[in-house]
Amino acid sequence: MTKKRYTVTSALPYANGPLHIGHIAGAYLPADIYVRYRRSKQQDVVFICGSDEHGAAITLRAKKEGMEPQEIVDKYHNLNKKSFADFGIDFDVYHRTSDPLHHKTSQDFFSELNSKGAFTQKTSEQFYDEEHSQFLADRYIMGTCPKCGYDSAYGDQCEKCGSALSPSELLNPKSTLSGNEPIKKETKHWYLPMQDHADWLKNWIENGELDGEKQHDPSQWRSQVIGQCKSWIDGGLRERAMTRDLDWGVKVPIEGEDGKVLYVWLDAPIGYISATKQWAKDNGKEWIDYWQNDAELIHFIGKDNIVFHAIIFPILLKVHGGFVLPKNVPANEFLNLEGQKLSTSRNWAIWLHEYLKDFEGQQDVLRYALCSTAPESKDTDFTWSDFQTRNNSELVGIFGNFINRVVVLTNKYWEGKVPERHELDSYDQSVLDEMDAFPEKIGGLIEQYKLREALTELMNLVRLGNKYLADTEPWKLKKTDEKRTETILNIALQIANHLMVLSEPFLPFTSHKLQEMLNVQKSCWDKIKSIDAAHHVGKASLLFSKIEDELIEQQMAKLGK
RNA sequence: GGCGAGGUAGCUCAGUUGGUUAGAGCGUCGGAUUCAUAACCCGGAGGCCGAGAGUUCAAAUCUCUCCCUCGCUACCA
Repeated sequence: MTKKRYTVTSALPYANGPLHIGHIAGAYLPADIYVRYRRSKQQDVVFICGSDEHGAAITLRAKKEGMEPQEIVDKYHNLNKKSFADFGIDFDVYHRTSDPLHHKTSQDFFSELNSKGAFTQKTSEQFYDEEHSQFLADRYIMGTCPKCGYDSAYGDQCEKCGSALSPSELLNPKSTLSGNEPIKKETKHWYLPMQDHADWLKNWIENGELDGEKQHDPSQWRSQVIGQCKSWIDGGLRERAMTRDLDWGVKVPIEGEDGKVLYVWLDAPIGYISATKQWAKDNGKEWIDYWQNDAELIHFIGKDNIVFHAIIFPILLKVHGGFVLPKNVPANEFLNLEGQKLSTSRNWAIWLHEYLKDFEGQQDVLRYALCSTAPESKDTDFTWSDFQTRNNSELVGIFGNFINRVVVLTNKYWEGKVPERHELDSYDQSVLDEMDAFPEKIGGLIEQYKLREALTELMNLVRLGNKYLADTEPWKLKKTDEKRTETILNIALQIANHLMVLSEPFLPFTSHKLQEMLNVQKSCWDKIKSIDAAHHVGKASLLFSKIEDELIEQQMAKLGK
């Protein structure tokens, strides 16, 4: 039996813009919490991410800004990589798809599939922009919607009436590159006949079985994931082109096929694999150990990415052979902002790099607010007012306050020396029992991807601490019963120490501060060491500070500008 | 249009397989307290569970119709 390994991925962000809180709440923060928890249990986990740097959108943007595609992706790769690091999203590797290692990995993957006869080749007519000598995706053709008359409908969809369109239906079709009317031109592509895989996919999705073996428990998969996959499978899978006519991407590794690149789904997800290779190389590991046998592959994504991670990528992995399929794809729904959808073009967003500047040192406040209202089962709403309230009444009022009162009392009564624990009464014992149950309770919820509820339980441990102090009133007993006071504070300090360990996945910066304040070592999640009597804790300092109305008003004023 | 996921307290959200008075946090109101960042602790009020119909002894939960939000709709990534 090999040691259990966990391979956790977050969707590769597209490197044509900065990150906002919607991205964070959906795919990065939940994964980071999950991974930090596994690490805290000293399990073998690798956390994979990187920039997705290919595709037409990047070439278009480059053209518009008079830059090279590589300059665009360099800019956002570096910005996003730094934002993640500063925010405490602690990837083991943040790779990029423009790296040669990735190109080779993707090409080898394609060649292997091709040699196994996984693709069919087909020639078809596609729209083409003569001035730019480029084939056009439906998305890059605009025209008048035949249904509602809206004059800026896309070739695949009208934004106004929501109808699904095909570019040939558009009236007055125009290329978004040149503005000219596109012509039709023949081109050859490699197609993946997904319908050939419908049977095993259905059994895998619905029953968690593959090749007669139980792979996962479908009841642990979210309803939106299973629902959407079934919808696709039951509606009849079709073939899908796996190559594109473009010069910015991973070249199709076949001689004489210039100007063709691999489609994003033979490119970006394989980025998870190439990133693992890079990490393994840098850390003296075997990358394949994290992709086969009983390795657990877990993809954290947003709901827009479900079929790609739960249908297309699994097909590719299975046909290639030698890989595990995902154990779970905990897709999140979307986060709204002040009741409206996030929008880059309207600047209706909170940009991570701006938050980090405006709220320096307060990463954990946003982590807390986003996890508290994470869109785990439905779209949720982030408001600045909620953010402020969660900080001021929950983090400052409940969490920070508990730690402060414990550390202040210890310093005031015993100059920071941890008092001894004497005889326990039944209430002490029940509080300790409750405390001891939290690692398993919170951990179990994290393993079920119920991070919001897990965070609620963390706060319940803080509440237990506050209530214990309120009920026992050590500040009154100090004059009459020194021993009793010592026992109470000893127990309160154990709770604080538990909080140091259990808060780490959610609030890593706070956990670190708390560790320094208590002057203790990190403990393993399920073997938390108690703080010994006579140990010295440091002076009290505030874990969180109040956020005033003015700051919130400033942030509100930035929206939509 | 088709399909998927949602619509539950003022706000943000939980509610397994139908089963006593529908839950939590925040907010609000009242009380208690002072070790603590006027914080903590205790208690109360507050809900026709999107609308309507049906099945059932019993529906937030199952069925049907309708309304609203979001996603997917196969060449956006």
